[in-house]
Amino acid sequence: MSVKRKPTPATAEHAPLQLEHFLPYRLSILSNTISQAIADDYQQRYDLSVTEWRVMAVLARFEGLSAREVAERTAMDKVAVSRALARLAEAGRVSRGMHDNDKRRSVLDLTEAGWAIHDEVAPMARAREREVLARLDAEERAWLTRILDKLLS
Amino acid sequence: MSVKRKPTPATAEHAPLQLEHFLPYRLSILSNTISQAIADDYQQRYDLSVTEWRVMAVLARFEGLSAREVAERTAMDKVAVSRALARLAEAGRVSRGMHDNDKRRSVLDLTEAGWAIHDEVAPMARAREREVLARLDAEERAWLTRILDKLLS
DNA sequence: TGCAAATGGTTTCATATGAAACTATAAAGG
DNA sequence: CCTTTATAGTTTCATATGAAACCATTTGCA
Repeated sequence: MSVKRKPTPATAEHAPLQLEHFLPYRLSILSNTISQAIADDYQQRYDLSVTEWRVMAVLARFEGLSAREVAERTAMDKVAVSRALARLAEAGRVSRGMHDNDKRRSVLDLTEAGWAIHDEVAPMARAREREVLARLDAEERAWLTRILDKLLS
Repeated sequence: MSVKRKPTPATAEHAPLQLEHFLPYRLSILSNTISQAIADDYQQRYDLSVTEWRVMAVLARFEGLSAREVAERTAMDKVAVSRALARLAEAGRVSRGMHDNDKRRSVLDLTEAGWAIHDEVAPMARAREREVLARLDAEERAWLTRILDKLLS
């Protein structure tokens, strides 16, 4: 049994944060919990990291992106994208063409194998999202969307 | 100027995720953006990592915790806590006593120096939180609290 | 043109991280 | 008791990560 710990006395001149009511902390816990649950679904099964999956998801949505564009769309570091692409190309999940008018740029696409994995993972990810949203009622879901739109804009 | 990329045609048999509307992804972006903004405030200035700050925040709130209890309260890995504590103790920001009845357990507290840092960082963290919340109106803030309570419970 | 600055992408290096093994102590059961 | 099992915490090892340096190419402009 865990002993109840006494909080710092109210007489203290310090004003400690209450992490459990602190927005950034709560968002961090929630985000990590959800992302981890999804990752657990595919990570070992497909030998696919979270960054790799995000790259694949973007390439499923937009064909022929460059690495830089992928980084933009995923909000990931360009180094992370470069490494994810190296692994994905190595595994034959992504093809890297060369841009016609700019030899620096790559032209990225999912391969057949990439699409096959995408088509299995995407529904799992969506299912997890639904599980989370199912804990809210319709009104709460609408507010959540609106609030996230505002904070992310 | 960035070229508009064509999404995968609607005729495609695949159903790509739209990351920009995908809850886990949006939460992750929001959480990272906010946490990073706060970390930028203290990281270099106090040579303090995010994990170290979280440990300090918990010790400010609850005195005499053990390392395990800190890990529980921060939702951090025990290895991460162990390392954060090593650095904090080394820097004289946290004291590690030994538990009377259990020589395995440590008894952790902020030192004077630790409190001094806490008392500077905590207000900065709170200010950042206020900045974020200020982008919402009162009704939205209330819903956000309610939604997070529900999803985190 | 031709050269400086910018851009796409990769590599290097130093640091961060987590799982598993490990040490020390405590609790539980025969 | 004394042996097994559990717990607190640290260390090790292998991997992940990001900043900065780097290479190649392209762009801007004198």
